[in-house]
Amino acid sequence: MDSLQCLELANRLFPDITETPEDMEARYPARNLPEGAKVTRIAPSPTGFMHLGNLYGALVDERLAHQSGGVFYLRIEDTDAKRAVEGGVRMIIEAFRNFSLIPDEGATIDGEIGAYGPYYQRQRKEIYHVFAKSLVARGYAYPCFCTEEELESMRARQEAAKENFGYYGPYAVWRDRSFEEVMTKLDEGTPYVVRFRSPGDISHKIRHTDLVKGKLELTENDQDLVLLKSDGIPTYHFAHVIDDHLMGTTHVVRGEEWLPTLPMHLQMFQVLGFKPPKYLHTAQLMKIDPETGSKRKLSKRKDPELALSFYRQQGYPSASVLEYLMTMLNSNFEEWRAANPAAPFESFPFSTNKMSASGGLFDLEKLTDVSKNVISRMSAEQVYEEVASWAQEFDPDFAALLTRDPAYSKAILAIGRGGKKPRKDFARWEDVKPYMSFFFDELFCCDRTQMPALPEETICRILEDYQGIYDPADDNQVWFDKLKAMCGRYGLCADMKAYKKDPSAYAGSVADLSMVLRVAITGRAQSPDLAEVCRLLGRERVLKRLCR
RNA sequence: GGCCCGUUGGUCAAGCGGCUAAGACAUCGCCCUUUCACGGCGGUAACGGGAGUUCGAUUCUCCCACGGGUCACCA
Repeated sequence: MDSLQCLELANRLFPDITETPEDMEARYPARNLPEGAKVTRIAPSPTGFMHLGNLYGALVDERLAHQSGGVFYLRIEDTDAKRAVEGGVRMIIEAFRNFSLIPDEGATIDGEIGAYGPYYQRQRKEIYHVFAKSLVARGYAYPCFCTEEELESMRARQEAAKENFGYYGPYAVWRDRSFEEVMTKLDEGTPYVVRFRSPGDISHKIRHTDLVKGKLELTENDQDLVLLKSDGIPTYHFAHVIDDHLMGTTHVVRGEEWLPTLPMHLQMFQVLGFKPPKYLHTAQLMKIDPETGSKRKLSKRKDPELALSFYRQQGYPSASVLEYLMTMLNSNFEEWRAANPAAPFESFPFSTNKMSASGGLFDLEKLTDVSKNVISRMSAEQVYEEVASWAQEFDPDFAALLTRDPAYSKAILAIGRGGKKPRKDFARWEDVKPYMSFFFDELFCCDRTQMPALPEETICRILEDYQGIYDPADDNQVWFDKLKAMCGRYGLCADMKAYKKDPSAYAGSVADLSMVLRVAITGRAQSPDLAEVCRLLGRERVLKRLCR
């Protein structure tokens, strides 16, 4: 096919396209951003729930852009009609919003913002066609009339012959057909896709430096990949190259599963005369497969527990998830956090060259630890607000109790909070209810089996005696001194050190005495500081519980 | 099968030619302590294997093994 025929073919394929690549360049001028500002994007497809992996990448995108004074935008990759899910876009936006990852530009709940739209790929069809037409005209693309069946049997033959799979070389059956033959097919109305005419050769290697993986030596691409599907919608590969060029993306963050197609993309950037963005191919988040016991990539289908909604349901604060992800991203984050406990998350100097090239295993226990620390830094007020809003959605009964007397709830949550050695009782908002249940008569229930091994009679006497001397006005020291003073009456030892030296000399210790009261009042063997608990419960309720 | 990426303790990880190979989580022990937490101190525990380069390799090169990814008109 000579150049004239290519031009004619281009016009035949895209009769309605009158604009040129130059027109597109003019419509999407380079961004006017300060030196070093990075432009990043999240480009999910609306195929269902958002995954931890999506958040992982998005966090990198967001930090890179906002740390450099650049732009972080959202593009919707809705080119796959078959997998699209109703309300998918809304889910995406809300999921990211829950983690305070707010795009500066792109698709929003109602419409879109920004000058580089449309941000939905289906709405950019004409733009892709402009470039596709140009490629056809230049001989860099051509129609292919193979049916899916033909492609399948080709693949089967390749497998049998142990050859490389795909559409290339002798298998690129429509690559070098005559102009007449192609036109005849077109006249017949045969469906077709538009393929890239790859100038590559697999005996050539290309060098590329990835910001995460480092120096790479890759095999050149020789596959004539599909640019436009038979419905005229682009494949990811083509859309990626066109969009990220036009929208001015400077840094593409994506999972390493894209590494094999990188040569393909680089090649297209070159043929189109675009400057390629910098790439960050992030390591996959892994998990141990419970069935096989081996590490494997997190999968949307197999691991619903890693959907972002899972964390919300259990009540992991979004800040916890973010901080955990950041410890995976930049391992020096923990150190930084320890040195700057009160600093806002955004002030951490995130760096791409600290990112690990190997895959990380998602570790729920580590998340738990990070989360406990995050929550321990919150004020009682903050914890209250967060728990209340979580409970509103996931445990309405508890929410009702919590909000009945906000001051009371906050006072409970304030126990042991703040100071040098804060309690770390909660990793998730789910943990709060069991922790504070005995403060509410509706939830209180006494587990007598937790009582220390003292004679029943002694227990009764302790409870009775304590009623007589209990005074809510006592401070912790006075309160405890009173307990010690009681010990002698039951043959208990008031001095723990002495008791430990010779336990057999006593019936028990002040620890046992405290435990009797604790179990009676809180219903269990563990609780925050008993004196404070009593103060909050109030004299009347304390006495009532002692009577049982 | 081709191509590509990866491999430091149970987990996440520092390391970027010379170190008694950090730290965190988990785990175990001790201390503090009226319980639980918190906190403090300490312990167990690692460079996948083999060649080579080098005075010297966890670090560089090659081979192998293992793990992972990918080869769609899905992204």
